[in-house]
Amino acid sequence: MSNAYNRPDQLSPELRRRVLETARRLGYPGPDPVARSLRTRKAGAVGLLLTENLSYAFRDPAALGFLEGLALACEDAGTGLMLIPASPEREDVAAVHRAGVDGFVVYSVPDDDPHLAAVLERPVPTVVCDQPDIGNVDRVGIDDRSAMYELAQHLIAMGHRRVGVVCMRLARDRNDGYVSVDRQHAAHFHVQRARLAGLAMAFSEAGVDWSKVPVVERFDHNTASGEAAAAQVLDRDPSITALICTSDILALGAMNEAKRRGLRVPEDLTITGFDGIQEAERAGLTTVRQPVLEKGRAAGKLLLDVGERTRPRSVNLSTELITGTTAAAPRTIAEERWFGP
Amino acid sequence: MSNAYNRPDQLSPELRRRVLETARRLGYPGPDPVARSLRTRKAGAVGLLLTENLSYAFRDPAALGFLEGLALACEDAGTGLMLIPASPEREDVAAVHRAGVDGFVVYSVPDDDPHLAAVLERPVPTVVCDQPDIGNVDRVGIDDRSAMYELAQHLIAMGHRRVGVVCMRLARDRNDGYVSVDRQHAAHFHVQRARLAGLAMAFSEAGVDWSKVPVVERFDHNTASGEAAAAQVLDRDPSITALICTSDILALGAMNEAKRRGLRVPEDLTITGFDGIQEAERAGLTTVRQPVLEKGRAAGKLLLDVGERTRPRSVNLSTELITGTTAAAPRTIAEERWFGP
DNA sequence: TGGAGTGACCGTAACGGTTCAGAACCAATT
DNA sequence: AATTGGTTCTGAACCGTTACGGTCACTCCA
Repeated sequence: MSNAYNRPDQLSPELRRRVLETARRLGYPGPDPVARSLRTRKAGAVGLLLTENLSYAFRDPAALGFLEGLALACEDAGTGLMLIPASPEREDVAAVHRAGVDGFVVYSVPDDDPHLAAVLERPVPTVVCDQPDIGNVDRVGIDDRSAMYELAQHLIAMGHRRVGVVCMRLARDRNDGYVSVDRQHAAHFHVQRARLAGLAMAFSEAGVDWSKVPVVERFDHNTASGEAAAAQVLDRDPSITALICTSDILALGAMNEAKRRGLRVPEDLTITGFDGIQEAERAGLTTVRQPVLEKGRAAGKLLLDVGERTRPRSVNLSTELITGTTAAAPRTIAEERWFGP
Repeated sequence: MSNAYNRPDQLSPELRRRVLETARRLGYPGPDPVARSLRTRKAGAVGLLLTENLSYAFRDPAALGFLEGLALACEDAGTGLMLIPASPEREDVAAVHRAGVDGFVVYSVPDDDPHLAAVLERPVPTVVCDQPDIGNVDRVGIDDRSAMYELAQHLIAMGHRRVGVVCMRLARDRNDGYVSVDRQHAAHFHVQRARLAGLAMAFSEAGVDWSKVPVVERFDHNTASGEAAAAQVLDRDPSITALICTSDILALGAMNEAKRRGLRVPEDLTITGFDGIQEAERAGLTTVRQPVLEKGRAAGKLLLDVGERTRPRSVNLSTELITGTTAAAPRTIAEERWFGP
């Protein structure tokens, strides 16, 4: 029976024909994939854990790029890709337990997320992305800290010393406003924590008291958040010469806000982003490009690679500083006197 | 055992504690989802069949909107969403057979696609989107024919009689060029067939010989294709006053080409699209908006709705004609004389 | 003609859960 | 003391497949 469908060489054409004919007559719909999976111990699919409203994954360009890369890797391998329903509201971890998959990819979830814990309990290989090294799982990501450090040095070399920072959600609780240094260190999103650490290091080395640098956080990740956050920083600290955003989306929002205030970029205010999404490129944003699609593809490859899985592997992809047209040396008061505002 | 995990009320707390403790000591990782699925006959996931390189789904705004809507419906229901690897190259239908899912959503595949046939053989509920009514499955879509008919009438009312058409892939074979009326009728993509039929009807009624109207097809769906197709039409028929595209993406490409040729839109050339994507709105395109996100959500709801599944249901969503700034009455020769070109 | 070798076919035992019938137990009622 | 009722617990059947070993018939060669 099974052979008739899956191993035609194991039986005579005649018998095969008879079996298939009878099966059809009896209304047999072909082998049941679930039973097959149980027997062969292969589900033929990998799960993607996102802990974010799924629409986020489809609207955020960086997440979308990752998703595409992962999907490509799965397609190459002929494997299904299962999106696990795990919104942040829903504490319900059952979906993770119920998923019939051969492995998980975990994309940028807070390190205290219960879904992540549930995934790690499952006895299947896992690849985490944009997370610190944890447990016995593979990892793929970039060196967020160094990348941001480099960007900061770029600004420092231009002469920026009074800066403000706009960052994404640092933990699962909503905190739309200023961020203490403690909260920065305790951030549960590795990516954000690392980027802030890179900034802190660079500016501290340049003699700037980091604890005095205004850092504001936004829970939602869209341009409206970027606008509001930028407004908050500029209201309290109109004298800053640069606004460093930890994502391009936030930076694009900040650009809008600057424009609304009549601030010229970069003459009056330098704005930088992070990610290197297409919209940022169009806007000429100074930012750090990271290979989001490659990240997804690498995660998929790592998970689907049947090779030796002796010890956890860690893949670091490289980033590139994009010097756009939104960063320039701050004009000094003296210059303002000479050339006018 | 099972009860300890899933039905705490069926046994004493003491026993439950003991069972769980022992399980942990023995390194038992919790119930196996696949075995559970086999027994309960529920996989907790729905499959999405796209027959298109998966990256298409993540790059094309309309497909992306559909995907988002579907994902939202799945998230609401706590169901997983599995992307089935079925690129057009790969004739391999095994992935459809192997997918452990409770149902399928089929999005805009040619009606002779082997993957579609494989899905229909599976004894699980199926919802097709942007397809004609087939077999015993639910359907969700729009009335492409009427929507396009309405758009055509809008142009006809403006006075357009000499028009050209740019359409998407009509079948699985690549045919980048002119399309015979036969091929139009035989198109395997229902959506494209219906839209062309709507145009043919409207223009025939207006006294235009449809068989003389240039219709060019492009296999790939991106702005570059739109540009090339528009060029092809304009090269052969410089006298057309309107270029009707069956998607916004193609229309945006056509706009680029018009600009390159120094043709003003809409003064020299009217261009229309179809879909109502955001980029089109920004460009002020005259187009037909269809509720892509709602389409995805409706498909998901239909599939996940446990209600009576006696006979196939068919959901038609409504569309809206968007009168943008890319369509206007054609200028007559007389007008040209008066006002200059 | 006998024995080994070959290929086709068939029967059965897992895979790991869920479910359900019934056993075992205890308490309350007749 | 025996019956009844109710709860907690145990064991076995079943879901549908694949892997594997065994049977059987047949051929080939000595």
